[in-house]
Amino acid sequence: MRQLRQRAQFVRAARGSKANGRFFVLQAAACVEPDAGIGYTVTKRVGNAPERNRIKRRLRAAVRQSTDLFRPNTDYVLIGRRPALYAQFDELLEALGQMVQRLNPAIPTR
RNA sequence: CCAGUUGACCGGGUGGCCGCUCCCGCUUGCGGGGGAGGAAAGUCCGGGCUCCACGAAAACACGGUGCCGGAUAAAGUCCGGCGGGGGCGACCCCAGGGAAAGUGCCACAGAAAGCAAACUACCCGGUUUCGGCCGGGAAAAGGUGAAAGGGUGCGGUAAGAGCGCACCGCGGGCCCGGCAACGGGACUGGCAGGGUAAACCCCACCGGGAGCAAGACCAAAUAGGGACCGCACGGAGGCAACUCCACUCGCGUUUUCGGAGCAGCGGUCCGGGUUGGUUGCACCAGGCGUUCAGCGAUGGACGUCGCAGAUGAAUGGCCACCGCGUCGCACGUUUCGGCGUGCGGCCCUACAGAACCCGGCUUACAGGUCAACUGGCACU
Repeated sequence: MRQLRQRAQFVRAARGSKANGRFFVLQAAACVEPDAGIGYTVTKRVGNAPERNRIKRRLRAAVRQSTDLFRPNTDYVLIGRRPALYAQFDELLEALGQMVQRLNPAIPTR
């Protein structure tokens, strides 16, 4: 999957559709690229640097196992929250699947 | 064996599945290799490097450092020593220049806090209504305080006092040892000179500023700027810059006077800036080993190794087993402190994530290992 790297992409996704969960917040918006893009945000409020890194890595691993769920032509942003640090990996996967499927129909197309 | 001191170190391992980033190779999507820390942290010092400023030097101001000697690129770091303080000891701690250049401050308590004075009590004389009062002497005793004008003892005296003497302390010059800080010795003075410089200050030494978001390079879209060319464009003068006249607009009741404008369109090129990309960017005060010099910090010689380079930021995610720790239960053992075995639970790990690079300092850290030394107890 394509990784989001530029600030403008994150801002555009933040203005799109949104879904809240216990482990993370999911944002998504349509984009010009043909494939699906994914970005991760973990703010400083969540924890110190090693904890934030660990949350991002677990989210990345969960996304890699659920590639089929993501629609093409769309940018997704995952905002990690602290429970994602301690949760069972299965729970994380399940929550991700539910939220993506719930959010997909709500994303406006270009 | 118990208690302790100092120094050094580790800070999970193996396997499987799925991934990230950099480098190299070629058959261009595969193969091989590298990939977090002792503090990567705080950003407190010192450098390298980059840009800016600057003729040089000195002085002043400001900031920093502060026993002596050495190490180092340098430092507020390190090593060795000196002095003071603490501990039975190994050892630890010290913001450790100057209070006789000057100024300031010393709360509360206390009679008195800096210049010598005297509250209670003491001694002598006088007086008395026998409670005291007056004059003089003295600074030993009590009490206050962080600190009360050297300390202890003897002599001395009306009572006392460095008033005299001995020892200790202090000051002074002299001699000896040491590169020095400083130490030792005899002599002498005769107690004077309270503390505070993390109060101002004085003395000595050091110091341009900002930082890799430094700095260098490349470049799309949009808006605007400049130059040139073409078309177009009132007149006159001038090589040209431009000047004058006419025209239009504004202010004004009007005139005079004053002010502004005199173009536009198209093309090419240039420079600036936002965003993005490339570079800086990883082989250097380098690590390890041996050896030599040195008490040591460290330095020399020789050999050997190649050691992260991300940029919404890689270096991992999940599972299994092992190991470690801890808690509970059962059994055995015991010098009643524990120890061993088995089963189960928890954590499967503390502090913490490179961001230009080094040398330090400081702070955080579950658990564990090793070495040297000290004080006990027991045994030989």
